[in-house]
Amino acid sequence: MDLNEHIFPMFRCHKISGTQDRWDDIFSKRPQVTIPKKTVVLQQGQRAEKIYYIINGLFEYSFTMEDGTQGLIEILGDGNIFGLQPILGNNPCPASFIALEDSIVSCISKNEINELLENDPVFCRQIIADFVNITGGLMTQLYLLMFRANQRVEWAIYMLAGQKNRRNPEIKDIFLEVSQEDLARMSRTTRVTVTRSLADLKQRGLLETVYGGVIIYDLEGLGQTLFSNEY
DNA sequence: ACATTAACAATTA
DNA sequence: TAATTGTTAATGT
Repeated sequence: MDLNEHIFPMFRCHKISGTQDRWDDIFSKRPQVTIPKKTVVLQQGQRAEKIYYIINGLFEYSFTMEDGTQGLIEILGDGNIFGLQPILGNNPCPASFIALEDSIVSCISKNEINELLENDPVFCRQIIADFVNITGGLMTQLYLLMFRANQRVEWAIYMLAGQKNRRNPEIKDIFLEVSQEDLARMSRTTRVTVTRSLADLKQRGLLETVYGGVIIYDLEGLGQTLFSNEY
């Protein structure tokens, strides 16, 4: 665990490729659904009846406030689950889950979850662990309030690339298929600022911009840049 | 100093 | 053609 992990704990990324947890068991025998890019799977304010599991894909978890400003909470990737709060808290979704690429997911109903809670102590342990991670994610949110616009851009790219890297650690040049417009929305800033931040990072040889995307050359360097910034 | 808004040209799918 | 990028100038906090 490096220094970045202490300051910017990527709670939802902790699961190591190849390791199994209770969710993997549960979802290994279930039907899979393909979700096209940009699909809103759970909408902020909406009630939900299912918990979702990402078999292969990338999702943003973000909210919109009354005045229209948006905020990125987390980036979710392979092996992550979402939709816990609306099921177990019996609340509307506090934020939206949006597919950032064509993704494969599986889901489980509220009734089946309740069944597992009654009969499966291993599952109970698992779900508590997941809630702890979600709480940790909120701590990260608080930390992000101190960030300036260009740092939020760096953060968004770092999270996106981190999930991709976790899926495929041997790929050195990480291609993020995300427009600067979308990055601006996720980072709660403007496209001008995104373009400027990217140009700065490009100058340092950390990444390259292409039409409709970003290619990360140095994920570790990006993390170091984020970490070494002063507030 | 840092960021946003509005505008515009150039590039790409 | 529509989407996207890159850039500038003026303005706001």
